[in-house]
Amino acid sequence: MLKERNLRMTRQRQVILEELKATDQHPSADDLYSLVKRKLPRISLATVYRNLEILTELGEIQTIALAGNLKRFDGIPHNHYHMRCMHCARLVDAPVEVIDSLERALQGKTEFLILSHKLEFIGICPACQNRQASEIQNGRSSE
Amino acid sequence: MLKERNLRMTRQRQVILEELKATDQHPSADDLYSLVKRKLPRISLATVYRNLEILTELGEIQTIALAGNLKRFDGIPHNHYHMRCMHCARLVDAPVEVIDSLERALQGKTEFLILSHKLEFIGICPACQNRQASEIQNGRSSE
DNA sequence: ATCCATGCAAAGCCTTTGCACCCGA
DNA sequence: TCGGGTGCAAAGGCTTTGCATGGAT
Repeated sequence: MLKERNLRMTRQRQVILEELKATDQHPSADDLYSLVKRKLPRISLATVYRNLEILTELGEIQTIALAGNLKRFDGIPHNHYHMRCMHCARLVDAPVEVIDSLERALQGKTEFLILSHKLEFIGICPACQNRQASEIQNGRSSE
Repeated sequence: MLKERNLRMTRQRQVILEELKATDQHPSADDLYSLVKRKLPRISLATVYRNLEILTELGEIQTIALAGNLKRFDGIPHNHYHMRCMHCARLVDAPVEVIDSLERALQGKTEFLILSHKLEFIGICPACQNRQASEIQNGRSSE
């Protein structure tokens, strides 16, 4: 897989991939930089970015660029859906299967050739729900 | 609507809103800056950004920040889906209704309180399909 | 008259790139 | 050895912010 493209498995590339596969936290490039730096203190952020791009091209990982500003990265390379907390921006996998029939709904209705789709649910995570609830209890209407 | 929030309807705000409502092209902030500048040559890009944010908060428009890098803006404030061309990044409205049942699929499966969802189809627009076809005809396998 | 909004420029944030050195195959 | 990969720093693209002035109500 690396060979075909004349790519090498460097220590940096390996650790980045391992860290990303080992978490379900969908870290940003900078988060990952911090994680990897614990094992490779001299790695640079540019290397993290370069490898995230290459690994995405190889299909080893997935780059997520939905509603948030920062890109997030996902060690699971196949399509799946996410849920994002509108308060704290936490991103987690959605516990539902991918619905291929969504793409069929467009058949015959568009000249576009549809190849895939991305679905993101927006809501409030458990922690932020609790925070809201206790704030209301304490008389603070919001904030 | 503006009054409640102590906001004023300036000429800039008005023209930005009009231009965005008048197009279905989902312009970026910079696209919109060019459009608006034809009517208000002295407007600044910062004003465009500030107003796009305010108009989004007011629910007059919609900010789209899915798979692409740049944000795009949409004069239609209610939820609807988009199709994005993976080659030229063109963004168009998808000719399907919003499927509320998608959110129900998560009921009982997550602690998240789901409030909305965003769905984006990825594919190849008619123009890029034609371009690809004629390139193959001309012997160029790609690019 | 008040104070929100603007224009301008500078700063910010995330990401990419140029370059010389390094190291995996 | 060879050419892809790295670290560093600088540049880049998009967006936000500080500040003095302008203008809507």
